[in-house]
Amino acid sequence: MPELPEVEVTRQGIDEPLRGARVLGVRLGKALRWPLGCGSARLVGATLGPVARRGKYLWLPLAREGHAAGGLLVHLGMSGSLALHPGGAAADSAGAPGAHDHFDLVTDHGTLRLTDPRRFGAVVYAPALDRAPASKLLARLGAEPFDPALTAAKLHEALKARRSPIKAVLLGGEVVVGAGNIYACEALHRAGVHPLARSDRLSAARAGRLLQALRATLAQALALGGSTLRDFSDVHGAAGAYQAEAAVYGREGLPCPRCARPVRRIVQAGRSTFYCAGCQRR
DNA sequence: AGTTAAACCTGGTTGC
DNA sequence: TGCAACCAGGTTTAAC
Repeated sequence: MPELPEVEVTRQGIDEPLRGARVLGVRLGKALRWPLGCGSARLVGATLGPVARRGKYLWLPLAREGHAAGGLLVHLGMSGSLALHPGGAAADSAGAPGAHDHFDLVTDHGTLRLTDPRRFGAVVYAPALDRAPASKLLARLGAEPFDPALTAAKLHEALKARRSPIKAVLLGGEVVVGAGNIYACEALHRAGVHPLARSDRLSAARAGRLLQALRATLAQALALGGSTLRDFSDVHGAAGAYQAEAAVYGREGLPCPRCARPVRRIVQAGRSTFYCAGCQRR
């Protein structure tokens, strides 16, 4: 599922409504990727602060009597989505959990519910963002794509240190976070860069174009509410609309919108890569 | 250091 | 209609 735009859409959907909410209880369904890492006593009675995002992770900070009291690190995996069921103090405003509802955070502002059929997602307690297990999960993450400190020159420099194909580098997230399979393909197409181009062989100009393309792609997806291939929806249950805008992703054999040559599909690192041999050069 | 594969899971689609 | 094979937004770990 969820790449940066979908995670950010989710963050924006829960941030305001949950600000200052008091945790009333926790419901756990089937195990997710990792155990929660704390008992409900650590969560109940705490209040939620502003929801942050790092890469594809959400951070829900908790406080007690005005003091930071750790937080929950949430990842949506491949098929996860969060829904917020408003309901005042009604603890069961979300209704009984369905087969794929694996985590409920019941608060006095409503119930935050994680639905994740494939259970690749995670909800993990950490005493702070820079403490385990959060620190370990975030340790290898690269730059935020919209961080102004990430300049074309900085990106170029980082890309020069990698010899992998550029698609693999984007997907890896150790240079720049946020692009998953859809947006990596789309950003490369927009930039005119071949997915098999070696990272360290991109010129400074092309690195700059790639950064611009990545930002434009992610921003457009964000504006459209993300992509919904099957599972994803925002916190109100609405689907994203970006998938209809995709130039290459999922369009094998269909004409490239720019040059009309058929979109090709190859496999890199076990993932499908879609590209146009006409307008993406090595 | 790189690339690849397998692992974690469920469900939808495709093809025989 | 049934069933097997394959595919899917991510990430971690192990192996060549």
